[in-house]
Parts: sequence; C-alpha cells; structure tokens
Amino acid sequence: MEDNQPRPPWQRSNQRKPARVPLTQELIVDTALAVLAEEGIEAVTMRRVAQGLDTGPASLYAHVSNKEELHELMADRVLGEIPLPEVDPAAWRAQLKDLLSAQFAALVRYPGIARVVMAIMIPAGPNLLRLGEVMLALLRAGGLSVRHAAFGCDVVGMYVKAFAQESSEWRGGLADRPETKRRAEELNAYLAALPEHAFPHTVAVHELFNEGTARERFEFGLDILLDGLAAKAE
Amino acid sequence: MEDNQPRPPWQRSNQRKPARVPLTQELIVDTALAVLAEEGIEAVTMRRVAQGLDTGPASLYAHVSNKEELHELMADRVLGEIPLPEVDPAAWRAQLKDLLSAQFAALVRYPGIARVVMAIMIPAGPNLLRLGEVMLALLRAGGLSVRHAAFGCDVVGMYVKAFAQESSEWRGGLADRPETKRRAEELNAYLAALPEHAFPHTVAVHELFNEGTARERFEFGLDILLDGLAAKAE
DNA sequence: TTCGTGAGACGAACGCCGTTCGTGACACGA
DNA sequence: TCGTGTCACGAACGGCGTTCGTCTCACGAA
Repeated sequence: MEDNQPRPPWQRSNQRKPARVPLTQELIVDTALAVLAEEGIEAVTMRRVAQGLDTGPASLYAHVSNKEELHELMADRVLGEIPLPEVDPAAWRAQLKDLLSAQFAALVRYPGIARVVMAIMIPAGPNLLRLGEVMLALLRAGGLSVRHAAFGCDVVGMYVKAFAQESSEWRGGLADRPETKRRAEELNAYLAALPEHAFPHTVAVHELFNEGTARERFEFGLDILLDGLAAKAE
Repeated sequence: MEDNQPRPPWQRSNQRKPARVPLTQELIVDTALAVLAEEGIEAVTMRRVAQGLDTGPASLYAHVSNKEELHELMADRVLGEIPLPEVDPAAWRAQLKDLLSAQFAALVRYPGIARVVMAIMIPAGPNLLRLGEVMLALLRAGGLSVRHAAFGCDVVGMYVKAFAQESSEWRGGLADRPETKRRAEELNAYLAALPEHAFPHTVAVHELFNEGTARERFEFGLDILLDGLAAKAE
C-alpha cells in the first residue's frame, strides 16, 4: 500500500504533509469495504471511514452525499465483482444457478452488506443493472414469458438476498464470541426442555437447526425455485 | 385510550401525579407499536417511546434490557396476532398458504417490523415458537421428511420475511412523498433512456416493475415454492 | 510573476441516539 | 415506626450523521 522509495528532493520540497492523497469516491468506497470486512457493517460509520483515510468525517461529504449513498456504492461494488456469463440458452438453468450462487458468495464475503442490498429499493447502480439484465436474459432463454421472467427475477433475487442476509448476520454474530454462543446454548437447553406434547415437531427438528450448512439449505430452496420456474416455461 | 370518567374521591386524594400508570413491559410494547404504526420504524427510539409514556428513557430499562429486546418483543407480538389453524392433513397446502399470507399481511401492517424479524437470528419468542411448530406440522402432514420439513420451513419463512421487508419498506418509503417518488421518476426516465442494445430485457420489462401488486408477485413465488415442496413429498 | 478564484479539506459544532449512574420517592413487612 | 428494596427518573457520557464556515492551495488570466 505504501510507497517507501525515497522521493526526488524537488517533489518533497514543496509538500508539507508528506503523502497527501487526493481522496476520491472510489478510495472512500475501498476504505469502507475494508472496514466492513474487518469490523463488520455497523463499524462502517462516516467517522470510522474518515479515520481510515486520516481525515475528518466532513471531508467525505464532498464525494458522497450520504451514508446511505455510500452503502449503495459499496453494494454495487460488491455485486460488480461477480463475473457475468455469456448467455447459453441450452444451459440457462445451470448458468442461472451458478450466477445466483456467486451472488450469494459475494454477499456473504462482506458480512452485513446483504442488509444494505435488501434496503436498496431501486437497483440503479451500473453493476446491479447489468446483473439484472443477465438474469432476465437467462430466464427468457429458459422459455418464460416476459411477465414470468420479471416476477421470477424478482423472486429469485430476493431469495438470494434474504438468505445471504440471514446467513451472514448469523456468521457475523457468531464471530463475536460470547453473546451469540450463549444464546445458542440457551436455545438448545430451552428446546430440549420444551413440553414435547405441545411442540412435538419443533423438538424433533431442533438438532437440524445446528446441522446442515447454510449453503446446503440455500441450495435446497434454490433448486425448488428453479424447478418451479422451469415448469412455467412454455 | 383515555379514561374520562370522574374518579371516586378516595382514589384521587392520595395521588399527587394524577394518572400514575405502573409502566409494564406490555405497556411499553404497546406504545412502541403505536409509534411504529404512526411514524415508522426508525421513529421507534427509546426516547420516543418513553415520551409516549410521559417519562424519560431511563425508565424503560427496568422492564426492557435493550432496544434490541424491545424490537424482538414487538416482532413477537405482531406475529402473535395471527390466528393459527387446526392442522387438517388433507388441506395442508391451502392451510400453509393461508398461514404464510397472514404472516405477510401482519408484517406489512406494521411497516418496518419485517426488518426486525429478519434480524432475529433465533426465533425464541413464545409466539414465534408456536408459529414454527404449526408450519412444521403442516409440512409433515404434507408428507415431507423431517429434514425436508425443517429446510422447507426455513426457506418458506425466509421468503415471507424478505418479501414483507421489501414490500413494506417500499410502502413506507412511498408514503413519504417527495424523495421516493422523485427517485422512481428518475429511474423511469433512466430506464427509458437506457441503450436498448445493451439492456434489451431490462427495457422490455421495466414497465412491469411498477405494475403488478406486491401481493401478486408474492403469491407467484409462494406458489412456486409450495409446488416444489409438494413435489418433495413421498 | 502576480493575483484572483474556485474547488476541496477539515475543525467545530448541533442535535440526535442508546445506555448508565446515582438519587430519591414510595409501598410494605418487621 | 422504621428499615428496605423496588422502581421512576434527571443528568450525563460517548458516539453518531450532518452542516457550516474557514482555510489551503493549485491553476489560469493578466
């Protein structure tokens, strides 16, 4: 990150503050994502991001109008990292599944960003638009009507976002050791002590909650959705 | 809400502050839900709730340990309002669909509560437990294995929560007139001006975003999910 | 070379927020 | 009558998003 080479004297001479970086929107988003990856989403405050750039919070507002806008920029960047396939109509189902899995993975990699994505009402970022276009193309290639493709795109996207939110929130909460672990143990004890006549199924199922990775459960629902969408094709 | 009947004098005599109400957890949750219904979720602050009870924020902490706990209590209350059916194995699919629709309706009635429900990692409230039990019973009645029932319950519940969150957030944002309306118009103009060769499907579909009620789209995905789950039955 | 100008960095402050602490009022059993 | 413990609450702390006004400084015109 840092440039340790000795600078030519004519460059050092007239610069009081040694490494004055110009501070762009891109740089701000970079720093915000770094903070997110290391300290979680609620650490991404204007003050914390500014501190990561060795400046004050007021300096950010020249490049970003809001904390909300910063969050949207972060989300767009994260979802922009995933590679988009060339649409192959014969393989639309597999391609769509891969694409959605990649979305899931990208969202989970930055724990907490999924909540931000869910809060974005209108996906107007450039990367989000491209992503939506490809998903629509895949569904159309699968033989769905325009209407079904639109609805299906919506439903499937929401499923991925929601699962990523829950999954990463749980992971983020689990990483913070004492609180969540204690609650999980409490719940286990609570469920084990539950009156079995009143909650037979809950008791029967309760060990499955801790078992089964998030990815497994994610794919279970995803397959169901894709099957259902394929059945709507004409 | 208020009791305007004149009180017997012996009740009035030794009470300096005229209507000193004892301030219980239930009362706090009531007030919080009233604030939520009228002013949205982000108005539900400790200070605002306390103000609604004519007291200071510190007074709440005797009955509620956290803002987070308050939120969970609110969520449990809202989801507890929905009536649970007697499980009829022959009608499991219709019963499940009705139950999920009722969940959706309850979550949308208090705009913003869906986000809270999503953030609850472990549904340990009494009403949430009862709800889960019935959903599991319905899926088991539909012939699913324990494992599939557990996963299906998870998936379906998440779908409802996510859809309610998006839907109510949009509705909440729409009620606040100027900002969201402006963005929607901006997006319409933006999409209309989109290069059609690069985003053919997005352009073709863009009017469907504003059309089609949330409920319609909700049921579209719900039917797909239920079909898929029914197909897993043995 | 000098000077005006405009964009950007930033210190300080405002009004919120969640939460804690210490005090004080008050009902109740001894 | 007198502890005593519960609960309401005023005051305060630290942190947040955001705004305002000032100051620096590169750059083009004269």
